[in-house]
Amino acid sequence: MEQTRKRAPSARSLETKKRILDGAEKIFADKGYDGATLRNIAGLAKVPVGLVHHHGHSKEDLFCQTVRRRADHLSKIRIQNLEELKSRSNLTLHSLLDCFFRAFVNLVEQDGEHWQSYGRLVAHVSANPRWRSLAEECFDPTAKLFLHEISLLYPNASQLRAATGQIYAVAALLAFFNSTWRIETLGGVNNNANIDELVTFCSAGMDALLNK
Amino acid sequence: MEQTRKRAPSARSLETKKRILDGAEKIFADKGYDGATLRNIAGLAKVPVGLVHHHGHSKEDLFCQTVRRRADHLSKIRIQNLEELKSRSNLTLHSLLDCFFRAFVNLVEQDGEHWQSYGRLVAHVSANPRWRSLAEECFDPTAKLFLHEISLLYPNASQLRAATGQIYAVAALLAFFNSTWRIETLGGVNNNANIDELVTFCSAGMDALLNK
DNA sequence: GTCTATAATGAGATAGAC
DNA sequence: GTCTATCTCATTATAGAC
Repeated sequence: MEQTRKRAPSARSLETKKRILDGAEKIFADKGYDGATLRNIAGLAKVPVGLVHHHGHSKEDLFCQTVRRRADHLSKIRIQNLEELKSRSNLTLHSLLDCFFRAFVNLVEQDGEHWQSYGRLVAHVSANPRWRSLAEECFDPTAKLFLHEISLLYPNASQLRAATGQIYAVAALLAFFNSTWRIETLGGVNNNANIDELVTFCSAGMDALLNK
Repeated sequence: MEQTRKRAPSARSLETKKRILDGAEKIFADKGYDGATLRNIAGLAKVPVGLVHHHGHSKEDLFCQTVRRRADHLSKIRIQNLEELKSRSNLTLHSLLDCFFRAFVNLVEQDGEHWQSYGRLVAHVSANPRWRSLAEECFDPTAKLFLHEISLLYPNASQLRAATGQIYAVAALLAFFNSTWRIETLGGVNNNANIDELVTFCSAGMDALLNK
């Protein structure tokens, strides 16, 4: 009988793969897909270049893997938090957005470096049409869930408006993580930006948009 | 006596240079700095690769030139429109943001292809710390002018908050131009997004943020 | 799984003829 | 200014030893 199943990977192999994904995440986040090289990644992960190929299969596949890994984790948390929120009290736009944003922010606070890199990575994915299908796969299911809740809160608003508002909100969230240097420059003071401000901005903006 | 001044460039030379800048703008916008190649650009501009080097001096310099060319034009229009607006009536946050956004949107409507490419180009500049000084040079003077007007409207709000709000607003503006495909996907309907919605979203958001 | 060596490609830049 | 040919370098990917 043929042995088709693969052997379970060793603990050491898993550890190596994790180092490679972590390195890839940081390099891709910093330099973008095209600016990153497998050598950069190998250097950061302290493995030979060949190993990056072995575990990543190809540069493109490796990129997708790094995005999927954290996107899956974040989606699960967001969905779970949404369920808890709904069971605890009546939703408001403010609490809904807070739930959506806070899930991410909490992860950044727990494990700053990695999740902050992921934030910049998502910005690259969103900016380049090349990753359209990856974005649809990783982000849309959860986004649609939250969009549905918004449409329940604003039954008279069009779906398109709600989707537009959500795009703006996500853009602001990405800016929150990726543009601290711009904020500092323009504001002249050191950064103390705060997630409550972001929620305030977005929920007020979306409320105005959906009541229009 | 030494002849240090250059000869005035011929009409043909200027025309060639314009074609190269237009090509570079589109390729850089589509693929980002690292994803673009001078060969792509030469192909689109229908010139030999050597000419791209000649007029662009280097890939990096060429990139900066494409950004500066339109940024200067847009800045002048924005400043002029702001002056007119102030002389005509009392500013409101809504009219101020409308002025800032509309200057860009009008250009897109007049000459869609080029200015839309520029919009995506700006997104690349904003996303990558590599272009920090370019961004400061091209965007900050005008941004600070508008920021100053905001602080006059909200004298009790902190500079940092106002700057944060402006970052969110610009992020939404860029999303407006760069994410139509995401909006369509999530909204399920064809795009009819409208600049008034953007102004509504941002002015309501910023008002809430600055009154907080 | 791990690692080395090497192949094959395509990049930015340059020199020099026209 | 224009264009061709070429140089040099870094990249991804692969083949095969351990």
